[in-house]
Amino acid sequence: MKITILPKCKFNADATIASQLYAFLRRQITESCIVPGTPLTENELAMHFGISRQPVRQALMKLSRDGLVEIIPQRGSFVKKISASNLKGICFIRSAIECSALAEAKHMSSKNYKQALERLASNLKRQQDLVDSIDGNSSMESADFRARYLRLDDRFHAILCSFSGTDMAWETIQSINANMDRIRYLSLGEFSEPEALMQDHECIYQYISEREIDKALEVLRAHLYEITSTYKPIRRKNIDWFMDEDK
Amino acid sequence: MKITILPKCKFNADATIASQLYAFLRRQITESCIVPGTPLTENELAMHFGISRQPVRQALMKLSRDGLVEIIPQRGSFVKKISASNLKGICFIRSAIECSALAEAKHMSSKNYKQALERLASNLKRQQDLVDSIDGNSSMESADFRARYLRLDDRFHAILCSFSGTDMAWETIQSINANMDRIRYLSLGEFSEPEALMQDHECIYQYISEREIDKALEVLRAHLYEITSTYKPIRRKNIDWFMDEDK
DNA sequence: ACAAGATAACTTGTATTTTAGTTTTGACGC
DNA sequence: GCGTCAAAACTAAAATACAAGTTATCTTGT
Repeated sequence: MKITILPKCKFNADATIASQLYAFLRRQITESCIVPGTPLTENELAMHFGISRQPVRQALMKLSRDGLVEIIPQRGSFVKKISASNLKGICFIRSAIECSALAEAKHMSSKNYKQALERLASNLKRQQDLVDSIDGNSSMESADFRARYLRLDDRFHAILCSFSGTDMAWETIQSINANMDRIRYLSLGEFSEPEALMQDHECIYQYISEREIDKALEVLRAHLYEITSTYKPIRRKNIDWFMDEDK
Repeated sequence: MKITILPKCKFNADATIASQLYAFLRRQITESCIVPGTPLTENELAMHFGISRQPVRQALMKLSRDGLVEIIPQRGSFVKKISASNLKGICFIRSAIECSALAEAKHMSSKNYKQALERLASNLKRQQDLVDSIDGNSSMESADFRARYLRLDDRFHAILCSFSGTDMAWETIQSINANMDRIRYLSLGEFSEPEALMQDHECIYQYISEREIDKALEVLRAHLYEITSTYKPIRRKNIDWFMDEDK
């Protein structure tokens, strides 16, 4: 029995066991509660949660599709280590999709444009409120703050994607972004300040509101690649969570 | 028993049953051998192939992730109908990723550049040879020709994606492209001529070889959206394979 | 004839058992 | 002491069995 970290938890009743376990494990992995390299044995998980191995298998399959778990046939399933080349790939795809989406703003009707601007503004306010709220009583490194801020950050970028006019933009990013989420979570509050991120967001919003899309695109692209600068210190701190191949 | 189309087939021995069934079904669906709306009952498939429901479930789950199958809990699994908005989304993502990839060619070392050019040229020659080979004895509408040509077409675009320097570009496209493959298959030889596609390919290659990346990008983007022009006639011909929402 | 409710015939979801493949370990021969 | 081979102890894959939800049909009461 290697996993004792996992708290016994009551699942939400109105979903399949498999999807609940998937959501739970995904969160545990992205928040590094379960560290890379950890074996996720079907039997162990099934016994731990008092469920059968069937839904466990299903959950592991989904996680493997997300790139968070590696299933080796007849051997076992393991939490994947983070790979630099994978992160580079994710950055590339994200900026390709997200920048293309934002570029579509050029051809948007002014009514929809205005609506989107309002949603961005409202989101930015919530980000500001959240950051302002951490004064003494709650820490910026707290798991709760990190999760909340990242949710708002996601929402901001989702709105940008909505400029594309298709839901697939954000959906596709979500489906490849799992490993980036791990880095985002690790870096927030420690190697990257939410204030800096928010400044980027504000700047992007400003340019969009001035219909200076090309300038907004420039800032957005840089913003999306900024996370790579935090890669090295994080890796240094937790060398065994990363794959050997560097570069 | 509704599915009688499926031929009894010997699976390749060196893979799990689930993955073999997945590959088989995916092909059958993308080639429209199994038409949209067909119910894929777990029991039926299991009995038909003489296997248990377990690997069938696994295969269906993968197909649902590809967007080819819809699993409705406690009701059944069905081959998804084709949706116009989904196709639009795929086009958007594809051109976002593929054009960004090609754009990276601008910053490529001349050695790698030359290698990529050679691979493109070799691929184009194979495309030409294949098209030339259909004179009388084999038809352009034959399933074999379609599959072969589309494989070469895929390869061409995969090479373009390799300009990005990350495997994720082509991988991501593959993971969202399943529904587009159905349209490509239906349109080839009937509503779109391989000669026209090849002409685009040649043109893109030409521009790349002249280092006129921006011009190549323009042609590539148009090429990727060309498929949408074949959507309407295909839909007219098989109206019940498509979703009602016609946006 | 019609509407409402029970029921039977489906479906997938979950649990349990069996099978088959990998790896490790320990014993045996060299 | 060392290399090899075999068996045991693991793993996931697949088969089987059961539970639970959904839908359509049929009955029954009005």
